[in-house]
Amino acid sequence: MSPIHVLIVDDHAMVREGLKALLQPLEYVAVVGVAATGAEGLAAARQLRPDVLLLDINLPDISGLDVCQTLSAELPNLKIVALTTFNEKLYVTRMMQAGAAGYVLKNALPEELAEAITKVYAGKKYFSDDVQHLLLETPTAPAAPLLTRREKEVLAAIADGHTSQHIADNLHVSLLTIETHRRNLLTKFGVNNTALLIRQAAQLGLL
Amino acid sequence: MSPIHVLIVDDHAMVREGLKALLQPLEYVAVVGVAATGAEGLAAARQLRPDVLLLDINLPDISGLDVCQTLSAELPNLKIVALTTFNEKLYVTRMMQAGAAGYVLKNALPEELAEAITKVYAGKKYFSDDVQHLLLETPTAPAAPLLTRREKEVLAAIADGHTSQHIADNLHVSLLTIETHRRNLLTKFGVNNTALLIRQAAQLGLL
DNA sequence: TTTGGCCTACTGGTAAACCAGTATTTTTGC
DNA sequence: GCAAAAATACTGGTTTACCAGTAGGCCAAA
Repeated sequence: MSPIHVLIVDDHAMVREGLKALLQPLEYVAVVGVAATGAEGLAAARQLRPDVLLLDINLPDISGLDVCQTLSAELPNLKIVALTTFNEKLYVTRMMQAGAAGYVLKNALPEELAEAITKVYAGKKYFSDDVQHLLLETPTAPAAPLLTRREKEVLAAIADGHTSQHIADNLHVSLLTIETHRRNLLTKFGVNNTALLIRQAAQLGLL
Repeated sequence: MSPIHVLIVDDHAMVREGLKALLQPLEYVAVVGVAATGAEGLAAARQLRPDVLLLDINLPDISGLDVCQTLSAELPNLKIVALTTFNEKLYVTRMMQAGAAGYVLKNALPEELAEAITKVYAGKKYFSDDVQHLLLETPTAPAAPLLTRREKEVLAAIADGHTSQHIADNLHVSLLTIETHRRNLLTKFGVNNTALLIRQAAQLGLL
């Protein structure tokens, strides 16, 4: 029987080598290629047509999310396992929406990695134990709110410690406008002061 | 000539295997052991007496910083290279103070890793290019401020979105006391409002 | 015993954020 | 072109944070 062809996309040599080393003893898995950037990964997937793609979310050029979306559309038979250090529901849900079939943390045990590959190859979804724990344990948290361009600007300025008047001067609008944006931000984040706003924005990686 | 004996301490299988794979082609380096926790790392270092220790900062039991301090005191000939994903001056300075001879990011190229090992083995300090860039580029930022126990409590409460009066009620002190703590926090962080306070605290992992 | 750090607390403010409801204009997407 | 969303702006507030200087009590270390 032909082994599962796996392509590794990760910008860190250490991770690429580590993954190859962990997968090497598995007879039913063959690492057919590695790529260090999103662009390389796209090209390699198109050329090599692997069965399973181990895809780092955090790539230096094209985001893993974009790579995932693109390849899910182009190569429907390709199973994508997202690799990351982030055990956050936000990232899990985004990658799943982008078409990933699995989500594995980089701290995963070798057995988890092997299971992820075989499961997604068999057409199933796979979440590592830590991720399952996260999904089951906490209520479905809303994703980061959808912010308008202006709201993002104002959020960034608030996070830089500027007063509303200062922000208004910089953006050439009225203080009252900034206060409105500010209030809309609080509402969208479901909080009622700046401390919580900034904390959540920081935790969501919006800053 | 005897190769440089290297011990790897990292809780992630992927990283351990990756490091072994990257070091394996180097004739002048011999990986004499691996450990997955701080405690295992301490024991292995004491037993194996390696020349160079590749030490993950972020370990599940004893922090890499503590391991570093302990081994620097016990085994003065041991050269410790800190490994991390964090390119923050805060971590660099702390590990250096704890006795590390080198600091390498986990995204380091294999050549950087090799250079780190040979340099520290030769008694020099080693900073990977990225870290050098960080050290040269920015003025010496203060480390995370030293907070009193009370200040930490008040910081946490502020970050939870509580008003000063609410915090005062909970801690059974006067509002004026909380405002004093609050002001001391702003002063210690060198900021002048809550937005910056929370942002910095979040970025420093204090929340 | 002395000193320094921490904790608590005050006077006397001003600046800024938060709140709720409302409305018009501009921009965007279909 | 039209509807919806975004941006801008207002009234009329109240609440809260920020600012600066100051001081006493307690406790641990020197």
